[in-house]
Amino acid sequence: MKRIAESTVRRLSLYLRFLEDFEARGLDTISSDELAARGGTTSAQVRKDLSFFGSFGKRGLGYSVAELASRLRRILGLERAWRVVIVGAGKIGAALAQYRGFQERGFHIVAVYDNDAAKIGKMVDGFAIRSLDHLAEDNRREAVDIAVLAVPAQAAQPVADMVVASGIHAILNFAPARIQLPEHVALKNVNMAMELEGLSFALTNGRIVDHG
Amino acid sequence: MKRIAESTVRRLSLYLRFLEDFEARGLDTISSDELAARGGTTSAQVRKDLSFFGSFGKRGLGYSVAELASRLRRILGLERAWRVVIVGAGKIGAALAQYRGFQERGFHIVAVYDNDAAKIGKMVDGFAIRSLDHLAEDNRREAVDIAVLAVPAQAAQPVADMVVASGIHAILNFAPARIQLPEHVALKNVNMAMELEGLSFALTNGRIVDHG
DNA sequence: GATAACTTGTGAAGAAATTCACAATCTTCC
DNA sequence: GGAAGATTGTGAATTTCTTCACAAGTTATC
Repeated sequence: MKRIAESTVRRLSLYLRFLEDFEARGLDTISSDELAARGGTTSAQVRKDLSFFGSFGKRGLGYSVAELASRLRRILGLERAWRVVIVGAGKIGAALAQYRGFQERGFHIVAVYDNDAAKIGKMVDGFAIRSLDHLAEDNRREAVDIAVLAVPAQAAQPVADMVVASGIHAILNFAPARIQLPEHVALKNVNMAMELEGLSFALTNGRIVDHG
Repeated sequence: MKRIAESTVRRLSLYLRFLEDFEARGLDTISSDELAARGGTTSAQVRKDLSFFGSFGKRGLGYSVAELASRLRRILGLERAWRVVIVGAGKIGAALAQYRGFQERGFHIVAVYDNDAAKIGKMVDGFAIRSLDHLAEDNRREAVDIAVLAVPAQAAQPVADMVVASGIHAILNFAPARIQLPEHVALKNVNMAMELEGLSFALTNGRIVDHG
């Protein structure tokens, strides 16, 4: 199977959103053209993205909304629930713990960790904050899939190492730092300051950029 | 002047972070190789990225940390402060309003807006929540540069339209929806659910993806 | 001051992603 | 059931992005 570009995966995720929207409105079929218009891309791009995984449409007719949505869910691995822990119970960590959107999309927060002794045991949205030292042990019981890192920049690498050592294979990193990880661990970075700097660049240089 | 790729701008932003780190540690010069190692890229990529804007290094020696940092700040438009409003005073909006990281990097939050009458006047981290209806009027006084959208998906487009109508030229969108904007308005999307789905894909398909 | 050791800046080559363009196929209508 | 109209799936062409490779310039050493 061919290597799939990250940009393709992002778009698949986006298409799925639109399909769910169409589904909710009771539409049965949709063409690559309509999907492209929504996603700000071209119909050829939509068809190419899908073609990496099979052929899901009917020539002359388009795609079945329900079927394509279901296929995309399978491709993206969204047919199962994912178990997520939040590491770092500061402002961002607490906000993420409270955010309902993850749950809705099948990412279930199962615990919140911190390494500040003063915070351990305190409650954040129904979760008693646990000590990071217990992560590996807890993970043996709780089979965590993804760790969300919401720690200061300097702590990012050591905490990421603990996460990996405890057997978790995917990290969503909110810390403004680059993390080095073993090959087999999946990593995504979210960096709001960097996004703002992209806007600063666009405003300063009169160029429009867009992404994600 | 050539069109600059978004990926280039992202990397410049990243290089600047590393340079500030080096600066804090008192280092004077740095090579493209060292910068590349930090950023997970190649030295040729670093030099090419910089070459779009001029030549800042000394052959045989590398780059002056202080000078390159200063040049990058100018390129990214970070020599001035930017005035930011947060639109949407829900969980995410409130967390963003409280987050100190923006302020530190020159993005000053000047107000928080919502269109829920029950919330207007309430305080969020020192900001009295204002009615969205006043955005255009307020902006005439307050010269806002960037609006951060933290509203539900369905509200994203109409609220974005209000933001644009009030004369703001840049939007950082946290809503899980695609927004259509006039050419001259800069847009960046941040979508945490989409990032998680990227990890879900990687975990399901055994592929590692990374970004941003 | 000549030689060795580095490191930049950049055109050219290579790789990757996007778009084009059209044959293949399906539906509808008369 | 044949013709018209629509839309997919996909190689080929194009565009964009990354990497290569090396001349040019700088410093250090003897």
